[in-house]
Amino acid sequence: MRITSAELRVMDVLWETAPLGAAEVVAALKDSEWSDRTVKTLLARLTDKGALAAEPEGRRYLYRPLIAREAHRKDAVSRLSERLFGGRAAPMVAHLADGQGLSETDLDELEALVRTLRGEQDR
Amino acid sequence: MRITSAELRVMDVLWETAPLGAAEVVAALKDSEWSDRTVKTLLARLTDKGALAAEPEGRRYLYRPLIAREAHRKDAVSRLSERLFGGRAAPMVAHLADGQGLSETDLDELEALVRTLRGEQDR
DNA sequence: GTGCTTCGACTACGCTTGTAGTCAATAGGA
DNA sequence: TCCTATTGACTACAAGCGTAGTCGAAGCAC
Repeated sequence: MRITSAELRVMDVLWETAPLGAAEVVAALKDSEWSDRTVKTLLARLTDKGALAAEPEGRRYLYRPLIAREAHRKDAVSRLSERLFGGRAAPMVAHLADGQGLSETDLDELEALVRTLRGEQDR
Repeated sequence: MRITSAELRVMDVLWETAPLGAAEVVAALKDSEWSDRTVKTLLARLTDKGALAAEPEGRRYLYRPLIAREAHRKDAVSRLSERLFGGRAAPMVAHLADGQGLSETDLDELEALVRTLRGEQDR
């Protein structure tokens, strides 16, 4: 299931706080310059796709994500990695590094990550 | 400049070998199930966008990439990382790892990469 | 030299995406 | 009780995209 970039902003709101009514999602996106109609359309499309559940509450719906943020991230990352690098991770990281300069903290995290992964592999 | 996924397959051919005439690109993509018309359209669109140069050679054109594969990769990766992770690299790598299991070699490369980056930072 | 093949140019067309408008029902306030 | 504001449903519409068809020119086979 592909989530477009406009849709992603809506999902981001609901991944932060859920469930929310449409009006609250609109409010959370008020600096987006989108009309409330636009946000409603996105909510409807996401519901159609099965990315959101809409449960009636009074005369409105409460929206709640059906797919996890992490699942979506993983999906998007591996799709890109597949498309661009045939699924190899390392060259992808190299680009990240090159692109925006990893902080000291990032490097620490990466190193820790590598260690963890090696550990798992030895198991 | 955004390169769509169909277009990317054409670019991939020309990143491997360039310049090529349309017929050769079509041949290289013969297992793609695309009609030659489709490939020609993609070549035309890419030329329009400025991603390819088309220089006349006899009664046909020779196509050649105007943007580097690496530049495109970097662009695509950092766009995704921006959209999904606010530009943080480490969580992205974690997803790669989680997604498809990095090989021993990948881990070696990653480790080497981290060392290189630290080196650069100290300079 | 006349017809077939091949080339690029132009056109098509349905689906997705971003962005939003209209409309009927309904809840809530005067 | 009637008006208004809000809600979701439906509709719109242009640009981008995937996929491909038509057409006229030009080279090649014979």
